[in-house]
Amino acid sequence: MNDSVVALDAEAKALEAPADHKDELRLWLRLLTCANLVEATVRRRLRDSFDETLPRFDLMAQLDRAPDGMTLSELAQRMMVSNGNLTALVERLVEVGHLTRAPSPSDRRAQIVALTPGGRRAFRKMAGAHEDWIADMMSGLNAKDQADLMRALGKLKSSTRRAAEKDSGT
Amino acid sequence: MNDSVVALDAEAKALEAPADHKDELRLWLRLLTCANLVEATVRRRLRDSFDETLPRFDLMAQLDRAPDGMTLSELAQRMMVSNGNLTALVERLVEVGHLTRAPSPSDRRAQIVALTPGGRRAFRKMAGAHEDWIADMMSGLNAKDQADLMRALGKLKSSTRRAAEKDSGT
DNA sequence: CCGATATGTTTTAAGCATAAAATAAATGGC
DNA sequence: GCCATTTATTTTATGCTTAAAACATATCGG
Repeated sequence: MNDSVVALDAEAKALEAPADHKDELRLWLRLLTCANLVEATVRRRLRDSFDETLPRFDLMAQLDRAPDGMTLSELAQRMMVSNGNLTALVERLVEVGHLTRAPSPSDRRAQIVALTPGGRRAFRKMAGAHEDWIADMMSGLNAKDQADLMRALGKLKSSTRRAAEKDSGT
Repeated sequence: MNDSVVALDAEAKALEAPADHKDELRLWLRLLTCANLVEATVRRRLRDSFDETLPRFDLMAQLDRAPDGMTLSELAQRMMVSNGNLTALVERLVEVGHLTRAPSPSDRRAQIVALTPGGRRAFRKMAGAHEDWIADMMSGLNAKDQADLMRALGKLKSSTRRAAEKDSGT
């Protein structure tokens, strides 16, 4: 009899009570805190050491791997930012001589941006420091920690993409 | 003899070549991508479903756990944002009736902000949806994945704090 | 009590980010 | 060849974020 009461209670709970997802919430908050801590440190050090901002660093990082440059749209897609965002960012980097911006020979709507030799030099210097900063911040993780993180984050990435796609297509 | 040559080479490498930290870099980029994906989804859904922004949601989340409210400084510290950031944010939420802002009885410099009953109601409704969204995005992770993540991120948090503190005090 | 110092808040200037509207050019179907 | 649609980019309006300066008030040591 108690069994049935318990069973009813459990069933009632499952039907009425919203599922509890506090653990997932805590996990998300911890992930966000970590990302923000690392990012804030990188921003501060980029500013203090090189008088540079993270968005500009990120932009140059994408172009460093594309010797012939790329269009603004392609760049926006790789950086996962909006197109409009790039206009001012690129403008600034062209001004200081780190970037060139030229019309595409094959499409008169498109502009192709690329690093100048000086821009590439400046980026490589920052990238070296950046890599050391990241490694330092991660020095508290052993090989297994890193492998666990990499694996679980890979799954989270897919899972989140899948969930986000429900909103409105790809 | 070869040994000595190899040893010299290895030593030379250790001295000249910068240590390689590509794995840590990749891990950081994956972590950042995950955080950005989740955050972008939450922002979009908060906007679409409740016409609300993430910073305002975060602010209300802090106040929801403080029945008597708190000072702006305390709020800024808990939210890990600058004091100046809050001025406009709070102003907006007071305007729409979600928050009260009253001078502290014990300190004439300080203001105490708190949720109004309506603000709390509005927040709770959003928080329920928010929790489901997060759980959905994490549904691709099994219990071990979540435990691994939680543990490794805990270590990353400490490690990053330690590294960041080298910059200038606490 | 008073001045030095610390703390709480707001203001300012600058930059980043987005969505949506506006252009401009390319492409595809007929 | 021409029109509808798509794609590349810029502009606009709005909001978040910070660091630094400016105030106001508090606190502490003498």
